[in-house]
Amino acid sequence: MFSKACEYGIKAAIYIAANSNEGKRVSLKGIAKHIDSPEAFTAKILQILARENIVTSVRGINGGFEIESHKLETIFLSDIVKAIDGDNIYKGCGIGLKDCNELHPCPIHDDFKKVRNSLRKLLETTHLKQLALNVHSGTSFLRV
Amino acid sequence: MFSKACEYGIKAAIYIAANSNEGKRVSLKGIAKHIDSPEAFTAKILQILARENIVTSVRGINGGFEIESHKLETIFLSDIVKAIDGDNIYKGCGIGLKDCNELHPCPIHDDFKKVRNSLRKLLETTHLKQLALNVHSGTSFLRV
DNA sequence: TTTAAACAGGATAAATTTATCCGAAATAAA
DNA sequence: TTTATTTCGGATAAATTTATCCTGTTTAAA
Ligand code: FES
Ligand code: FES
Repeated sequence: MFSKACEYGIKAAIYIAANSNEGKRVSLKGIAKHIDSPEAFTAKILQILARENIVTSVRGINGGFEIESHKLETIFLSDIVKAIDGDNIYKGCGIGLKDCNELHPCPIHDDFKKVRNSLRKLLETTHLKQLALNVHSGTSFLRV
Repeated sequence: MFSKACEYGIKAAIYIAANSNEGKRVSLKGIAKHIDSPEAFTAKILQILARENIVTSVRGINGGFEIESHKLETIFLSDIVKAIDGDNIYKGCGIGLKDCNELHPCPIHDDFKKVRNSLRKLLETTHLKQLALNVHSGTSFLRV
């Protein structure tokens, strides 16, 4: 469904959000450990999220990553997915036609569009705060 | 969503089905042309589908690929996807936890599961005949 | 000012996916 | 039997994704 990079990106963002919600900044090392991802590769992904103004990075001692608390409810999963994988997954044709076109539909268009739209809705309406709270309370998990 | 190989596989199967439904056998060359896919790569994918008894291949002059007509309504998209991409897409965790587990859910589990199940239902209830008929009647398309 | 911690980013490597090439085997028709 | 057609399958190559390494820059604390 999502690329590995995107999976790591989503998990990292949720982990950072869960900590930022408590005023804690987290390091790359801590992130990689808690989401069980390769450190250097995760760094690349966090660079993307930083460039897209989804996370804020701070260099130097006591540096790390954080998300400004007022953003926690305005960053949606779709923002992260779009930054890393693009929006083809919830906008493109299921079997690879150049574009998904009502007037020139592929054979699975009608049914696929419904699924794709429900994915789109999920991504576009789920923000980081809800996910972070569940992780913090121990209701959901980021690894294993 | 699906791999390129899987997209080609789905399109090829639908094209073969549309022709088999009329008693016509089609060649690799014809398939690749009509679904707009690389010929040699498509051959590999058709070999997989042949090994999985989804399509029947016939070598030699006037050879090609066909699907036994009694199978047209019992081969589902899920069979094709499973043969090529495996079933992780409609069974696995959305952000890559080892397995999707109710008792140890990831943060997007509850919402994602719904989407994933609707994809699963789509794949498991859509058989080749319905798709083939729409292509044949010009209601849907396999290329461009 | 020095030092250590931490991210940035370029270069490179490994793994996987996508794609091509070619000789072998099968088959029907000439 | 010969020939032309067509799939099979192994080898290889190209492209993309995933992952690692290493040097540089920033920053706070000692
Ligand atoms: S045209 Fe294929 S999903 Fe819309
Ligand atoms: S645990 Fe992630 S989708 Fe179920």
